[in-house]
Amino acid sequence: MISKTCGYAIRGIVFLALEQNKHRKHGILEIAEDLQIPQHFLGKILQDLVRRGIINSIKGPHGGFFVNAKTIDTPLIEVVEAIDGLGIFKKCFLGREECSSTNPCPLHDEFDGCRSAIFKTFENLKIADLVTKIDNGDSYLSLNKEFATEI
Amino acid sequence: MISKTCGYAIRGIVFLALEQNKHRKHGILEIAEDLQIPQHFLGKILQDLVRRGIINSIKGPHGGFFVNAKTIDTPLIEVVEAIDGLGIFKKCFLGREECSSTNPCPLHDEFDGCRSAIFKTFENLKIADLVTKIDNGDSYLSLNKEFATEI
DNA sequence: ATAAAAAAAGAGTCTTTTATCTTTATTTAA
DNA sequence: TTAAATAAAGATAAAAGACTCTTTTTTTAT
Ligand code: FES
Ligand code: FES
Repeated sequence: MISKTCGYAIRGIVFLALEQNKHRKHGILEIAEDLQIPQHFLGKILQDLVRRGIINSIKGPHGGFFVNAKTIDTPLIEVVEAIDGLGIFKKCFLGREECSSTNPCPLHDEFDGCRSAIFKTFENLKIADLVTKIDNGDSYLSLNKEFATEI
Repeated sequence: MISKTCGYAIRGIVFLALEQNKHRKHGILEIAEDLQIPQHFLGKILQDLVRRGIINSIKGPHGGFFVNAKTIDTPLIEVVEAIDGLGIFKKCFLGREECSSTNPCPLHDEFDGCRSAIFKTFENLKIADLVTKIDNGDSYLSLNKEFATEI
């Protein structure tokens, strides 16, 4: 659905916005190791997000990435738009050149509702919502090795 | 969601299984032109489907691709499995290495139901169902230029 | 037998996505 | 004012997906 890159972006932002993280800066190495994302790749993604104003950064010693005033209120769709573009919601499921409700493919009606639901979810969910889930211990940004080993 | 290749596969099979098509053979060139899919690329895809027994083919003059006894009863999930594999339904939305319901990412609960619904739809829908939609004039395998021009 | 038609197979290209490595620019602190 | 830390940028590469071109094999019809 959304690209791996876009998932990295969302996880990176949420990491910065977590309650215990949001008042300090984080170097790219720290974020990448914590989230288990290739460092320089994540670097470029976060740089994009800085340009878009979704997060901030400063260079130099004690520099790093950090949240700004709008970060936690950013709807996920804005991140998706920044990274993947909204075109991902407009592709025909069967690979036709266009998706059209007046000239639909045989899967259009089956899945169009689902696609709209996903789109709306991305519109409604904000970074803050994901942060809450994690602060509550309901979900996790990286795979928890403890869970994997406690067989 | 599913790959472009997989969409091509489904459209190719459905084309062969349409009421007016199902009693004769069709050359790859004819199919590719009709569906507007790159010829040799579609050729390879259909060859895969022949190996899987989903459709049949014979070489030589008057040869081509054609439906067999099981074609119309093939559930779409079987085509998806053949082309993309079922792994596409098991990837974490946020690009973590694994998707886990005991150690979920913050989008897991939001979208897992939707993903299951899509999976079940692919399990339940058969080629015959798509053929019916097209025979009824409810949907189309290729973009209809008439629709595009009749502004 | 031979030629032609068609799928099958092989090999290669182009593009996009994902990832790595290296260099540069900026900032801080000593 | 120099060294170190760090983001930013640039260049390259690896992998996957999508597509093309060429050759081979099989079959049919003459
Ligand atoms: S999804 Fe195929 S036409 Fe809309
Ligand atoms: S979708 Fe992310 S853990 Fe399941």
